[in-house]
Amino acid sequence: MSTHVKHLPADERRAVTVEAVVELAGSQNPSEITTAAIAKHMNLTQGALFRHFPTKDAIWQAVMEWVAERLLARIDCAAQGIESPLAAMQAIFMSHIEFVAEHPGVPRMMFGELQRAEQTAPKRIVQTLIQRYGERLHRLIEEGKACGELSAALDTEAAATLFIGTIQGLVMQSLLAGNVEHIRHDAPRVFAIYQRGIGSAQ
Amino acid sequence: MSTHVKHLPADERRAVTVEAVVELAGSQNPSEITTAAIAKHMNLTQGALFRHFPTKDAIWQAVMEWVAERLLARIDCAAQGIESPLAAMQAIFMSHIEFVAEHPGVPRMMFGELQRAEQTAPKRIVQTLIQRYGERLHRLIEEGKACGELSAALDTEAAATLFIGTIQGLVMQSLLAGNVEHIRHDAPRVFAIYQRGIGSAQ
DNA sequence: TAAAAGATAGTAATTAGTTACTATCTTAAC
DNA sequence: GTTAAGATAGTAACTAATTACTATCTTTTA
Repeated sequence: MSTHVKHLPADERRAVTVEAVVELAGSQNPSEITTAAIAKHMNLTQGALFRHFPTKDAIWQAVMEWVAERLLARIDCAAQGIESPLAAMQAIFMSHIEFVAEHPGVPRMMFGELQRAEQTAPKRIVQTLIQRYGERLHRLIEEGKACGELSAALDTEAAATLFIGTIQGLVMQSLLAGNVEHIRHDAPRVFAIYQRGIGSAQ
Repeated sequence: MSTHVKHLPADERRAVTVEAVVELAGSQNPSEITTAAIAKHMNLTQGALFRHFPTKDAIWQAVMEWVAERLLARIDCAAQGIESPLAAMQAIFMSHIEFVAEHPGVPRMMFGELQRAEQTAPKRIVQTLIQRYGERLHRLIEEGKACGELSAALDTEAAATLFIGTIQGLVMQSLLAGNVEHIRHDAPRVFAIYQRGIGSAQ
């Protein structure tokens, strides 16, 4: 039927708003997304947004909470039940890439928030997200070194930094090409080099 | 002496403007840099800027030309006279990192321009810059494979993408820590892993 | 169970503040 | 003393946020 829904419950409206922002960030600079643009994208008047969010920054906060929740859930799910630390890292990598391919705006929003000079709520959420992500990587890398899968001489911190960088490099490449689909194709090839860099055997 | 200079020749004023933008980008989101902020940072009135640039986008164009010119010159200079392709790559990497440490706004501006939806002049300059950068990497990687320094089975494109990503990862880390100085310390450690990933021997 | 009353969600218009850009007057330098 | 460079004081368009009012659900009560 799809009755022309206009009145949505507050929590649903907030969810729709977050989705709208994530979608818009996929095709433009996040810091240039206006409340008018958000409202238009979800067929709502601009003022109505402020029935559900006190400020624009509160919208960004909700968006980054959405990102943090989903991304961590994804990578945790991907790694679950995998014995080998290296295989778990690969699974995390691929699920992260899949997430980015589905939502190309995500890395842009995260980078944008980190760039902010002031310490805002959404920025803090991103910092916490990456910190938690790093903890998981550290744990896996140490496990990998312990079980002999990874080089015993490996610099754990550097390896975690490069893991994130590997993804950032792919994002950069997709921005250059103007094509997000390629990222799925390139990801395994780039990870192969990373794996060789951290692995114990040639 | 440093006499209180107010009236500058047009070309000098343009150069000072570019420097002001580069500096500002080191401490805030590039897309939030206003013409008023640029003018204030160089002790000038906002309107006076438009004596030297027809539009704000023309300022960005000049800035990205400055970046492209300096960065390419730096890495070319760094690689000059180095026989070994792998050593040349390392020299390029370190000089790029040094450039970023001196001008933390540079990677932010480049990422910001690439994010633009429309095809603007400054965006095109960045695309050309990265393309040329990629060409140099491709050449070195192929040379490295030919002379046996790099793994013969290496995926050249993936290796170039990861090279850029390695730098991006370090930039991300410096944004997180809010400290650009660490990047000089972390860079060799991260490059060591990259080198192991592309090298021929263990 | 039907109507009244209240709560919730949305509209349209308006606000103060900001932005890039411009017109006009003033000053400094060769 | 002419002219390039800067100051001053605008403009129109846009931005986040607010307001008075309206539509639509939900609950209470006779």
